[in-house]
Amino acid sequence: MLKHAPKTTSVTGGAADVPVDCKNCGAYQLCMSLWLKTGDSSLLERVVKKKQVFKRGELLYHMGQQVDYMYVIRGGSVKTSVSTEDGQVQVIGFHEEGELLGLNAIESRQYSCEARAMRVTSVCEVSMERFEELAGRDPAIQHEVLKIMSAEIRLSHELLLLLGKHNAEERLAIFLLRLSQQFARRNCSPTEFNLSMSRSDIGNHLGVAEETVCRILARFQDDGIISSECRHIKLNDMKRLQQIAHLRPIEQT
Amino acid sequence: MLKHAPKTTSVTGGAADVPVDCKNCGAYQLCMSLWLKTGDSSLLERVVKKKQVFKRGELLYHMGQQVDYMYVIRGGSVKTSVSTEDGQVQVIGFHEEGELLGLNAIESRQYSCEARAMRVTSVCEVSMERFEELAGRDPAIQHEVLKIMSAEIRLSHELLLLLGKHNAEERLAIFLLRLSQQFARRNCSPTEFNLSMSRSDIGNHLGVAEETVCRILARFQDDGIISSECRHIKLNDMKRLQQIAHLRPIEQT
DNA sequence: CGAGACATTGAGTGCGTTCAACCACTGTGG
DNA sequence: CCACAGTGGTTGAACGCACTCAATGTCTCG
Repeated sequence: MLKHAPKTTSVTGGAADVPVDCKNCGAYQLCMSLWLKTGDSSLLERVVKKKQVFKRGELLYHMGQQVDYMYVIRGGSVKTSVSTEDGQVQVIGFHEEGELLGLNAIESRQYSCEARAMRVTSVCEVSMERFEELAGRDPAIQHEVLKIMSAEIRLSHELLLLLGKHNAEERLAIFLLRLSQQFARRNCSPTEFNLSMSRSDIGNHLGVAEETVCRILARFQDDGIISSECRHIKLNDMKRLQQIAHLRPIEQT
Repeated sequence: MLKHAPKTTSVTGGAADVPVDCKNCGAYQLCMSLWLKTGDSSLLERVVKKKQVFKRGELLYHMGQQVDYMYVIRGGSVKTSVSTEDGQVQVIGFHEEGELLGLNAIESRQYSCEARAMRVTSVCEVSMERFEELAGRDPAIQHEVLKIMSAEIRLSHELLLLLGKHNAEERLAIFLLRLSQQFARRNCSPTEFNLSMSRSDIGNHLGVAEETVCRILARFQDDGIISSECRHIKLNDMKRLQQIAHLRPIEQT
């Protein structure tokens, strides 16, 4: 029952050493607008330095570090987090292939959070300096930046609502449903997938103890709502999961 | 001991009907860059429709509403919040004179949160349409927008850390210290001020019950750390407050 | 004056925590 | 090859923080 999954690359996870198709990349529009505006195909090469690889546990960047690059995840998984002076850490997001990191602090010139690879992860490093030169001249790129930052704010707000107004069970249900949507968006199965993050990371992200994550997942499994074996998750009853996620726990505001 | 403060306008709070000096406005740079670039003083008048007034409890805008205006607070207090479909509300920020609201959703064309006046509040309404026309031509304005959105993201991250990793006592201490800084920035006393929000709003914002807010403030008062009479707060011992706020409650990550 | 919002305080409870032990599996070094 | 330490996951027991429920007081507003 407690068999740990072998370390071979999972089917749904996507191998880190297989470069993703640019057309399916989350930054495709951004990259193409660089390309098309200039008509100079070598420009993309100069701005985008490809194939930087980070091993499991390595930092892409840390809080306060000067912003030199932004990163597009080609394959792998990254978690972002903020921390207090005394070392408390809050995981604010999990990121998979196609996502763009490092733009949320574009104004302050310092990364406002840290990013760490959860497994072997390959990225496109994009020179921030060059990028900003282009962005200054091209409103379309500016607009892409706004789009990304808006999305970041929206996500933060969702997480705030989760941390402030939901109990542990609801948090887990919401988390699973969001993961499901995320996988669906990447054309993976929305009901069966492999988690790229540990129980500890999930607990930290959701503001509950690691043990509580285990217990609640076990309860969901006992109730037949999900099947969970280590990092392999199968959602059997989306409807009940949604009920748990949305049911008001306290009636009044 | 439970005397409620009379409803006369407080000294530190600033009367809502007295327009703030534009030079001290948080959006001064933004407004001036509109002004100076064009050299047309009537332009500002056309973009900024002045002196819209909202009464206590009135909505400036709600979630999902189409973005037509952004708002600069001239005087008064506003709370912003997000909510779930089933009516759960999470207050994400309190805003005073000089602050700019409504830019966090510039990309999606829909406000991503709601804004509600906590007392009589006068604002400058800024036409979003006109504003974007100008922003499209002027990189300096674009940069101001990025600056504001970056600040929004930074604030969200701070609140996430607070909700995810601190107990009720720490939350209150952190909240009071942040308020203190905020007042200092507006050239008001950092150790004695009037709260513009209710205990209920504070509790909601910090993710604790209203009663817990009362109890902890009472405890702080018993310990001589603060003096609290209704909405009038005096910080007597900033050092101990900072100890409470930063002291690690759990040692390991 | 009564209704309602806001604030305070007490009593009791429960959810999620901490502490602890244990299992399964991985990687390293003798 | 096996022993060992280390990581990640699971489960049980007990505690305590913050919650809910309830009552009461103070002030505002219509």
